[in-house]
Amino acid sequence: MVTKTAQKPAAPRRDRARTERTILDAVARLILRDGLSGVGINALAREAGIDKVLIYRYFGDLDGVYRAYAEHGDFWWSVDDIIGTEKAASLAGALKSGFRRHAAEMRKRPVTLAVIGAETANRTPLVIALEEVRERRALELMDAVFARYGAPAHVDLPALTAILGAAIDYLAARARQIRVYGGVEIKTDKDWERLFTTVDAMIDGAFSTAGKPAQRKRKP
Amino acid sequence: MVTKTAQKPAAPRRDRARTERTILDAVARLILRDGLSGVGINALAREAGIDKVLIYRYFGDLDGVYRAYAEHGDFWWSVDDIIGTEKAASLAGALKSGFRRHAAEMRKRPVTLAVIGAETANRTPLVIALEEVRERRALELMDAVFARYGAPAHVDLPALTAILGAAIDYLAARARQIRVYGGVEIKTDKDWERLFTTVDAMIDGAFSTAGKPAQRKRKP
DNA sequence: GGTTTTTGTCACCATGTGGTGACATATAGG
DNA sequence: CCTATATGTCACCACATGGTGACAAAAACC
Repeated sequence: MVTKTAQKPAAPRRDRARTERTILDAVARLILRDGLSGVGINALAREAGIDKVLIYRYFGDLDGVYRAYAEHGDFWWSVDDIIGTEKAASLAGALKSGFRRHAAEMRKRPVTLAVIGAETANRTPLVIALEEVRERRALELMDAVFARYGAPAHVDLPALTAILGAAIDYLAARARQIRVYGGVEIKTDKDWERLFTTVDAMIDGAFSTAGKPAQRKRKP
Repeated sequence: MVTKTAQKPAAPRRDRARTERTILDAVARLILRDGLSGVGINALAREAGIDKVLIYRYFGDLDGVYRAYAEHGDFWWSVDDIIGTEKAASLAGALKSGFRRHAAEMRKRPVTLAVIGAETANRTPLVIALEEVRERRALELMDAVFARYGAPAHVDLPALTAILGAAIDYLAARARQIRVYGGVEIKTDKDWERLFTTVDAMIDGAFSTAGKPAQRKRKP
């Protein structure tokens, strides 16, 4: 736990809290520049401009650094930011604005995007924290939606949110490195608005088509 | 270029083609076990049980190894495998079966999944090759679809395939390490059939809802 | 004031990495 | 058969990595 001393004694040369912040800032910079796999003890100490033995002393471990960084507020966002307080006209409408907000929050956080992109390769506490927050968010979202709008008629809501959420997370993470995915631009806000137009259509469609059997294929 | 000698002279101790195959096999094993970032010259030579200088001599470089491996047939699949030869009853039907086939081909290839999962972190020729094949496939898919079914009415087909393709790729890659995503299981064939049921609904819906303005929101 | 703890600096270790040169010998060419 | 090339083995280099112990000085404590 970081003991945040409220007093600021000018410019103290020996300040643990200060160097801890320096280290965590360097973590963010390093993740952005070299990716999550580029964060090592030596590289981190070099980037922070401090001796690596301090990292061991204060955080014990690289995982300890990750854990400390994960508690930093700007790494993720609250569920309320996504769900919102005002009630939408319909469940479909709530989903549509929810996905938009989710994407916006993600695209604001390059470090988080970098971690998502590296989650398959590096299984650090940062990655685990992100996975946990995702699962927790999914559960809370389902609860909130059911409470406000009731269970949807014939729509598999968890599957739908998983698919669209996966697409958004993946595309947002990839957008840091590639300009186009499957022939579709994914860089600018305009590009994303195009994507969300299609997402809207899919959501609307899934809810409207659900009742009527557009395909009379059940079980062969 | 690998000179594949058709003759098999018993068990030759000095056979370049043979050791090249040994190296490429070791690449696959190493990617599966330690991920794409685990492939280094030393580790590769150790895994293959040969001297690392041979890797330099035969492939020049790690990237050369990747390039050679990318040409190996089983790393990806042809566009025809996805599009199929028989004409579906509708464009929506063709898309639905196309996505299913795509997912099936992906889930058959753990090495490809591992590369996809690492594509954000490591930008090796393998990753670039995958990206190229994806873009090329997207283009060919659009051409083939337009030629057979004509341009869809009011559906942004590139955006739709990009979104669903991204979701499938990402979930397939993640399934190698996590069991559940957003509260939805993504391991077994049954899990994927559930996902595809929702994908079907979204596709059907996007095509049926496209014409009628379910939301009278155009530009505020 | 003097003592103890904390913060920071430095040197060092074993190990792993990418990369190169020298050498032996098996194979192929004449 | 003799020679030249191809294949494989070995030793070595500089450097980076994760990790530890020893030590100086600044703060905090009494």
